[in-house]
Amino acid sequence: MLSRRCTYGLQAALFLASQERGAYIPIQRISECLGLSFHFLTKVLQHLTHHGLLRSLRGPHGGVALARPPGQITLKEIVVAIDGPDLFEACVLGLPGCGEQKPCPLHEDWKEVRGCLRNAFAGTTLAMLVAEPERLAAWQACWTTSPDAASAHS
Amino acid sequence: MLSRRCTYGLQAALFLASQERGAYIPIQRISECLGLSFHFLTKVLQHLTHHGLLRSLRGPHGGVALARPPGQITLKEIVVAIDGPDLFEACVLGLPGCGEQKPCPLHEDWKEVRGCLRNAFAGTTLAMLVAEPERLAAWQACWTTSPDAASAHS
DNA sequence: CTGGTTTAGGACTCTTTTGTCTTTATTATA
DNA sequence: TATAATAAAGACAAAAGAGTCCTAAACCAG
Ligand code: SF4
Ligand code: SF4
Repeated sequence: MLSRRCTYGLQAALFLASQERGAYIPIQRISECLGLSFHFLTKVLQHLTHHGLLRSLRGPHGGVALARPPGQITLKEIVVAIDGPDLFEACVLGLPGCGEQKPCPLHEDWKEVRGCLRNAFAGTTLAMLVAEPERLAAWQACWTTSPDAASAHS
Repeated sequence: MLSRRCTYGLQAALFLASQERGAYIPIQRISECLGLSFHFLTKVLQHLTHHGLLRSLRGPHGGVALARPPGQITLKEIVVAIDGPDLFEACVLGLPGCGEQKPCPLHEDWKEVRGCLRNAFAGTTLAMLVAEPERLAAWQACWTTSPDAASAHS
């Protein structure tokens, strides 16, 4: 459904949304907390930076941060930036030369499902996922429990 | 969203559903009508045969046919046979060790979307897509118009 | 039994995705 | 200015997906 890169991007974005607003977080730390490959995550986040969804800063105290308030970033934006708009436009049968004019028998039904999908992603912002204390706690529980992340950073 | 193999399988199944009930259709003919690679389609349909969704017969007048009446075959069965159940069970974030007990902030919302998706595929049979004359016509228009398929078979 | 037709099965190539590693450019701080 | 920290960029390897092709096995008709 979603590519791996995309899920990593979403995880990282959600992580940033749950941190202090506007703070630059090193990718190293994100990758450790979420248990992802540092180098691979770097690639994904570079991509998001190019698309203007993240800001980045090199050097000491550098890292990445959300480019906009988390209330203004939808999940759909992130998915589209990484995987492209296919998920929200593609179709089940993938027939050549079909469409509204020449719809296959599934067209109408599928359009509905696709709309459902699109609404879910477009109608959810990062802020919505960390606003309620219980949701935030649930999210943090997903990564704060990773054992090796607790090792001190000298 | 769906793998290529999966869309090919769905197209072929729909094609068979629109043919005479129980008749064996050569894969060669299916591939020509739908404009798909014969060898690749063969692989996909072999897979469906192994999963008991198709019957097959070698030799002259052989081919493949639906193993059950099209009214008893859902799109979900075909998708699961080819792509596996991931689409209907997988999740957006793909966190390790999460689930009902330790849900991420998206879990509930996502479950809803996934249910929508599952209902659409599980609630649609092949017969439903070719029962209404207009739908059948729409479907046939998708492939009967391929120009080279009209060339006589000597 | 013989020969042509059709699926079955596997080897193989090409492309995309995933992941690793190394080097370079930029920044803050001492 | 020197040093350490950090993202940026690109080369490279490994794995999965897509697609091609060839041979074998089954089947029917004569
Ligand atoms: S008609 Fe619509 S649903 Fe059918 S194959 Fe084309 S785009 Fe997909
Ligand atoms: S809690 Fe649910 S939605 Fe969240 S990552 Fe796990 S399975 Fe996916």
